[in-house]
Amino acid sequence: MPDLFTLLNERGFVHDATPGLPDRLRQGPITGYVGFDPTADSLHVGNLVPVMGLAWLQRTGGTPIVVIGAGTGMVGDPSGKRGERPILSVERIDANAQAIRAQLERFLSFEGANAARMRNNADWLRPIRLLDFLRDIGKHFTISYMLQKESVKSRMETGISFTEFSYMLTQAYDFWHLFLTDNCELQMGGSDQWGNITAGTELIGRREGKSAHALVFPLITTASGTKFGKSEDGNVWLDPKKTSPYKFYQFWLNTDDRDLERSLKFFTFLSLEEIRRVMDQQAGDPGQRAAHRLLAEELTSRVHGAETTKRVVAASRLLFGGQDLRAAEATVFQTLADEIPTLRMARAEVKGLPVIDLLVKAGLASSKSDARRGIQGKGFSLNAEPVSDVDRLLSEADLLAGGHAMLQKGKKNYALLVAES
RNA sequence: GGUGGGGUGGCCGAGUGGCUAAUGGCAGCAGACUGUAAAUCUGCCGGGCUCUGCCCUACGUAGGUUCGAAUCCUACCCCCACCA
Repeated sequence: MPDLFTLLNERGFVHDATPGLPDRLRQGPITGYVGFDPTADSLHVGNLVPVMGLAWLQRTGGTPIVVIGAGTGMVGDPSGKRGERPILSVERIDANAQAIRAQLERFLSFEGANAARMRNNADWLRPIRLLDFLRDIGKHFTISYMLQKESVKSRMETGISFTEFSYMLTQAYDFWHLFLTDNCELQMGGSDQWGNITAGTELIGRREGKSAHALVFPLITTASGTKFGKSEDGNVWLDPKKTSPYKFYQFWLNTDDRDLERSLKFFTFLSLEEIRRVMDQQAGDPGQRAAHRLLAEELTSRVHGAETTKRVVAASRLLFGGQDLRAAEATVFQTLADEIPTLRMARAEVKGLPVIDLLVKAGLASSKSDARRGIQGKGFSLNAEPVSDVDRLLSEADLLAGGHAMLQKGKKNYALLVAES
């Protein structure tokens, strides 16, 4: 296996790195960390690049450390255009950290010789006294050094508070602290973290006379220019309660062709050889969407497990595979009910119900007006047939396989009606 | 602190008394074409309803003038530029 730097570089993870890093890695595995925000109880796909960075670090023999930024979260990072951070209770943060850890276990091993570690920077940042901080940390930084940082420079015009200005020092303190306690020599993060991370390597250099390293990942943008990791419902989460496995699978399956190769390199552990092979297949017959399927199945089974993936793939085939709904059996609908929003109603209530009301109840339309507009624009289907009449009522003939009806908004939004006797 | 400019729908940005729920662009949703792509074309796009129509809410905030205001007046709040 190549060393970490070579590997990450081949896969497109390296936006920038300190010059000494490749040499250091040739000498052997390293301990490295990435900081995560504890503001949510789940990771989302936007967090996966740093997660994969840590995973590769571990797979090349290194020891990954996950830092929960409960301490730094209290002051706010000026990097990026982030607004005020919400202040969370200690219990909340602990619960979030636990949930995030469980998700990370899909990517990192928390056991064995180079087990992943988890740290909360509030543990060491909270007890610091101001005067100690000024003497031990502040001494090592000149104002001009800090002013040169992009995160500060870009804010000089619009204004930056002292708190945010000094943020880089608290993050530098993290790195320094981990260098001492865990022999952590590398910090990774998004490219906007470059200034904060190098402040850490600077501090370690000055205080300890030793070198530490930085590696930052590129910012991911999609080919179509939208923000990566967002769907119409907002973030795509790893938590199945926030984003259903079906939606998760669909998210990856709908990857823009132009982003496929890069996504396979970023988000899967497939070898470059395997990726090249599936990309060749993709190029030969794009309609087959072999690379999409591989990407989506890899991610879904890693996050949600093989069993769930099987179900989700089956559900997708039913919805998109062109299978005749009228021929489908009740068990097929029951499978679907686990994957798509399902509305259960009494059979008596269903008969004669305006389709407009049904669409609202099923959540596919936000109001009756919305449903009407949608029908007029040919946007809704009932059992795969476009609804053309705004005043259409539901009848017995619409209930398939003993009481099921498939509602559809466009091609990708489904809801299932189950009429119960 | 002084002077000037400005705050319009998710965002950008027109509009300076009635024809304005407000031109245009972006984003979003849907249709056609496709591969559950991309590009392109088309429709919708403040909200609700008993929908060839009706009713709410809306142009920083609060008042005022007027038959009628995003547009005029007053006060206040906020933002930007230049000067100090």
